[in-house]
Amino acid sequence: MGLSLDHLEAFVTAAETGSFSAAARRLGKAQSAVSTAVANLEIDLGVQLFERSGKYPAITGEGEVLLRDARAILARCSYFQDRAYAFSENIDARIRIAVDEIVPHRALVEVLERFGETFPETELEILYGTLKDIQTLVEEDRADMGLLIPIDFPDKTVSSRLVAYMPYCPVAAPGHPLAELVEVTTEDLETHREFIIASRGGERIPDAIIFGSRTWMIESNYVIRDLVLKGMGYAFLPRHLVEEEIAAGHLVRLSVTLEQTPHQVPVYLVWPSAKPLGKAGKWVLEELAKIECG
Amino acid sequence: MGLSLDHLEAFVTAAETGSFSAAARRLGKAQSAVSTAVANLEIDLGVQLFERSGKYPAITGEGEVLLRDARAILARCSYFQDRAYAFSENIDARIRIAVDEIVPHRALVEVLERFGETFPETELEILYGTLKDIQTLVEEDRADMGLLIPIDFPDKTVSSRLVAYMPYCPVAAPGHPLAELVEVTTEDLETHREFIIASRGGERIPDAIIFGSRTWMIESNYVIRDLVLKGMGYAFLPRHLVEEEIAAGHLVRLSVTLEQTPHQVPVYLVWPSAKPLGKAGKWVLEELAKIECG
DNA sequence: TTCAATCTATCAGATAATCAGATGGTATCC
DNA sequence: GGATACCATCTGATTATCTGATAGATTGAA
Repeated sequence: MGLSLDHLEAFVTAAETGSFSAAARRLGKAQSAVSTAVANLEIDLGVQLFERSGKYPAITGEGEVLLRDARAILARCSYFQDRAYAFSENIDARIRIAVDEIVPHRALVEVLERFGETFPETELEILYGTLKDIQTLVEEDRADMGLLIPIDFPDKTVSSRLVAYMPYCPVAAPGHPLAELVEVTTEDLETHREFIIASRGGERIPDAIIFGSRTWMIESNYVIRDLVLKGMGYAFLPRHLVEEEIAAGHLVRLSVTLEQTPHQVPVYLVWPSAKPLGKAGKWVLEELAKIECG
Repeated sequence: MGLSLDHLEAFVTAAETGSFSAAARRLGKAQSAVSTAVANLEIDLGVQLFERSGKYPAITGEGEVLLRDARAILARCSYFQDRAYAFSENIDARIRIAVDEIVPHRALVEVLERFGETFPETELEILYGTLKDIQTLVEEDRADMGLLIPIDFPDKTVSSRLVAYMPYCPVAAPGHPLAELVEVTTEDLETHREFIIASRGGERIPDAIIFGSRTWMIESNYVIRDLVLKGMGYAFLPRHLVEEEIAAGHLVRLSVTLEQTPHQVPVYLVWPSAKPLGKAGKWVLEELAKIECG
């Protein structure tokens, strides 16, 4: 490399204090050390950084430009060391969270916001999807934790905790025949197309709310919402995904009377039991567990 | 500082090659040097960068994150050295060019574009203004060269060279009385307000084209253009500043028949005679001298 | 002008970091 | 099981850096 960070530090400090002696005092070194360090840097670079005619060294034009670069290098080094220190304090280098679409953004974003402030050194990866896909990410160690609707827990390698019940809501477009009815019965539902959320392998929500005929399986709640908006059928969707649309009059909430099905789907926080988490991971786990669990 | 660039280089190279021995070969050092460098870096940081269970060291999660930072640091160092090398080759650290508004952007931008490619290490400062202000910048060594309309050259400390004659053009807004005339005489001009370009000290263009009564002195050609667009008077403006407006019908070119005044203003390239310029400065000087000088 | 204070460059000796080379232990592949 | 290539560690040599001392230069005050 041939370049030394100590040389750069001497250079920057000398430029900032305006004298080699003062720089030496600030750095806790001898004056000769700073003097020779700067001189050697100049030799290495082949550039005169200071004009030494007067009592105090005066930075040259080239020196001024290089000073900015040198500062940038030292700043990055400082950042590098901060991050390393965080890691040495058992703060995770990276947290990967798998999140089902069903989880409201607002609650998640609020946690992530505080996370960024609390653990600025930790990288964050948010994986987004539906149902089984999300669970698989955790099972295959492609995510450190997940907020999801559990399909099945084949083994005890993952721990889990109930976080919330997401309220579901039957909706249709204003022009849809079901939207015209004051009271919708299960018989009415059976005569129309229902969109069901399902993941790639065909897995559905346990006790899925299925009444309709000619059901379509769609992998994304958002796609389902768009299809419903187009009047192509009805669906049970997470309430937070349709609230605005209902308020705006683009969707109509169906007044369905259901005895057996509770219009709710449980969301669990899951994580591998064995995997040791650092401080950041534990923090996220705790905060996510608090989400809207009432 | 406590951090060493050689350590970082060993770390990055080891991560890239996948082995300490290979890294040593690439760096031209002994294997033990790389091995201890990485080990010492790990001790300094308090973070394990590689997992050493197998034959080849495997980078850890923390190592991967820190690797990106380390690469960024080395890249900046490399950039720093490139720039220093450029300076050592007598390429200027910074070029400051003072440009009169009268100079067409297109011609200037074309030169600056090639400048950026040819001298990526050199900083560029473009100072923009009118008339005497621009000349003063060169005289007071706040600019290395200028493209300007010379007002006076009090001494021989600056060299100069005629670059181009900028064609001027009398214009008024479509609704203005002068715009209605098929042929405009100097007598017609005298009865209306004229906007004159002038700098802070009151200096005008030599042999300024002044006919109008109630002349307003404005420091910016752009402000003058806006005033003319509002129909508040007429002005002689650099052709390139009004071409588009004329084509769009927002301004009308006045058909003035002038005997004595040539509708043209000379633009000079000026620079301090004494000041030694580096390669970048000489290059810019040569290229600017070529601008539209026919 | 002279003097004291403070700056810089440079030298010598001591100290610390780094290096190459050798050695032994271990993983991988044939 | 043997050959190969890898890594960690040790040792002595080399190199870089530091401190402290010294001499010359600049500045500002007496």
